[in-house]
Amino acid sequence: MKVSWALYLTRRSSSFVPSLALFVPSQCFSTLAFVAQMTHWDRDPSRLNAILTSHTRAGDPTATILLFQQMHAHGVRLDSYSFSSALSACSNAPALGRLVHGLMLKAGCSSSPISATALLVMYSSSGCIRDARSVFDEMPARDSVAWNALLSSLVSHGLLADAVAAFRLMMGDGVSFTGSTLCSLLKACSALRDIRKGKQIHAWVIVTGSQSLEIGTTFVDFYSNCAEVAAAIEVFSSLGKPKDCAILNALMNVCVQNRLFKEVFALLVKVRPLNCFMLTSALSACSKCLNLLYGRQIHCVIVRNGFNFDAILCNALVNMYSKCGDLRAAHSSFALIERKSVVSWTSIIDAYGSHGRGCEALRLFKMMEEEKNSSNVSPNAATLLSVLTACSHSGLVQEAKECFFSMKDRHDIDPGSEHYACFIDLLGRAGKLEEAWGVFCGLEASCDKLTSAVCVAMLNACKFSMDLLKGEVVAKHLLELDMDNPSNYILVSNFLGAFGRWEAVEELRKEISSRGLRKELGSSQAAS
DNA sequence: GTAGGGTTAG
Repeated sequence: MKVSWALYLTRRSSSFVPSLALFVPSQCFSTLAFVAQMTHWDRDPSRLNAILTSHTRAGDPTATILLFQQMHAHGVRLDSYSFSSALSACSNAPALGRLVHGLMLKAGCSSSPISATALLVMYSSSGCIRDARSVFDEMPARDSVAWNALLSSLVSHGLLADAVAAFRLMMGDGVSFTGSTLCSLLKACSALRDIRKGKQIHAWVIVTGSQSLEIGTTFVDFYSNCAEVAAAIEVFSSLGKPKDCAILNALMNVCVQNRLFKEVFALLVKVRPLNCFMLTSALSACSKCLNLLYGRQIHCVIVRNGFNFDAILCNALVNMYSKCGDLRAAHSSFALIERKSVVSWTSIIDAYGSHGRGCEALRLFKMMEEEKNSSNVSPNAATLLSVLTACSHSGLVQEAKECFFSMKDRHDIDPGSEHYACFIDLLGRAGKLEEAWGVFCGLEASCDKLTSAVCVAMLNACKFSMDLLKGEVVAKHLLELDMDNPSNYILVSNFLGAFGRWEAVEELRKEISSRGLRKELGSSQAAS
């Protein structure tokens, strides 16, 4: 717990006010002056807290912080409600949040469940899940709201098993659960693809009659993620009217994820008013079914409605144009994004890479690195995979090597199995079998990274360079790793066939049929 | 003070 650090910060600054002012954007100084002019301070904390809360509800963190700062400067007694509002305004500013935390400790408000829960949420939404967990562990008493806040934090950080374990502890503590608990739990089941557990929760909701639009929406999402389209639609229909936009968006996602494109576009025509969420999903559908015509029309709708400032929607636009083959439109959509996120950069790097424009992709990656300090956006594992893929498509071996071997030092990212697979594939295609083999052998010790994708890449490299001995080693690994996948047998059998090892091929074929493995039919679902 | 819907990843 970094409590001591938070305290240190507040002690160091002789007054809390100047250190807070550092976080106020310069354009807000007029507001600051305005607040300073308020001479008639109503010293009743409850009335001021009400104003704080209204700023928070209006989604104006700057106003919340400014008022909080003024309250502190004027000696208004800060209570757990003041802190909870201030903390919720710090959700993306952990440094500021720690200052407020320090002040909270000094004011003796840290043990109140209200402010402690707000603290937990602040740390969690700033990405500091360990601190959030510590806050929870140190709470003297935990009500259902605190447990729910912990559960949703764990789920949003992908700590799914921890969330399920926390739910068990919650039950053990005799705390009764609420709709929020079920939503978080179901999200965990959805991400874990645990259909059984999800269905148990569903049965429980039906039996106790605790169905609501919120829980129903989570169920639609859950069944959609588990590819249970019929169940998702049944939940949707069972909810009756009125439906709100969130559940319509969830239904839209059911159609997109399960490639029901006609239904996607039918919904798009029917539902009014349209919102950013729905248009983002619709663009994702256009990317999947390569429908540039519809994509362009949706772009027009976006501009007409003034939605072109929504960051995620713009990323979807870049992706749609790229997937549908219009690289120029992808680039101009990217250029118009005001605050480019790691997803925006990854999308455009991937766009150039998949169009065979590796050098431009690298140039953009360089630009991203150069802007890192000013934009505060760093590449992630997906970005680096896009860079490697771009090199692979354009045969940029040297550049790929530089990128791959500097991942850890320059970006603090450990290459995952997908990076290894891509890199080995690239080396293999360039005929650099020994180098690929070196990378592959380095992986043999770490079983979590030696995936079938890595073996497939290595086997292809062996085939490309006609190296039977190495290939046999890899084939053995591959068939051990993923015994039930018929395509692996076919791959190995094609590899052996390339060397005329027909008796071994025949043996494999016999094994495929004796084990009842059948290759799934390929499908190409075109746009409707 | 907690809860439902969106983008990228050969």
